[in-house]
Amino acid sequence: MQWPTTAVEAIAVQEELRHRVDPTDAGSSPQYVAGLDVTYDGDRLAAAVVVLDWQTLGEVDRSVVLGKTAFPYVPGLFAFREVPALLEALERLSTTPDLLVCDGQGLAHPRRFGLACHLGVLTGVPAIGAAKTAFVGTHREPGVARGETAELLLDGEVVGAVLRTQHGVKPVYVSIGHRVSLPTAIAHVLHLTPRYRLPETTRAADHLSRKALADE
DNA sequence: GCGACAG
DNA sequence: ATCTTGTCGC
Repeated sequence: MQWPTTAVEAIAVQEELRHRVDPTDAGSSPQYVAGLDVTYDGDRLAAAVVVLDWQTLGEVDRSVVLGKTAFPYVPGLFAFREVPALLEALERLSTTPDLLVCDGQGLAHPRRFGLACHLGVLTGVPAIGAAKTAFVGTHREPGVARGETAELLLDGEVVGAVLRTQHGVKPVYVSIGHRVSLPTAIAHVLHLTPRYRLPETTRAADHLSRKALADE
C-alpha cells in the first residue's frame, strides 16, 4: 500500500483498518514492553523505541530511526505522520516486544482509530495509548489519588479512561490500542508509572528520540 | 456557523 | 511539537 498523500485518502485507510481492532485481552502478561516516541525539527524527525523488562523496568533494547515526516500534522490523522518511521524502528529491534505503549490516543479518536490502534493493527502486537492531553470526549475530574480514574465518553461510548498516575498530578489519557482491554490498559499504565506521571517507557523513548535528533 | 483539536 | 524564567521539592 502506498502511503496516503491527502486527508481523504488517509481517512479512507482509517475507515478500512478500524474494523480490525481487537479490544479484548489477547496475550498474557507482557515480558518486554516497548515505549515509542518521535521528536521533530521541521520536516526532520527521530523515531525511537525503547524496550524495557516488565518486571524490573530496566532497558533491554533500543532503536532509533532518523527520517523525514511522511504527512503534515492534522488532528485525527496524526498517525500518518509518524507510523512509517516507528515501524522501521520496531523492525530494527533485536527483541520482539509484546506490548506497545504509544504516545497518543488509541480508540479515543473521532473515528476510533488513533495512533495506538494503527500501530497495533499493522504489527499485530498488543498496544495501548497513553496521551498527555485530551483529544476527544468528555469526562469528570478523577479523584486526586494515584489510581483514580474517570470514564472518557464520546457519543455515549466509553472510549478511554482519564487516569491519575501520581497523587495530585495532571491525569493521563489511556485508551485501547489493540488486543488489550481498557481495564488491563489502565493496570499496565499504573505498573509503568511507579514514580512519575508518564510511563517509564514513554520517558525512555522521549529521551532517546530527543538525543538522537540533537546529536544528528 | 464557530471554536477546539493526540504530537 | 515548540516557544520560554524562575522556582519549589526531593
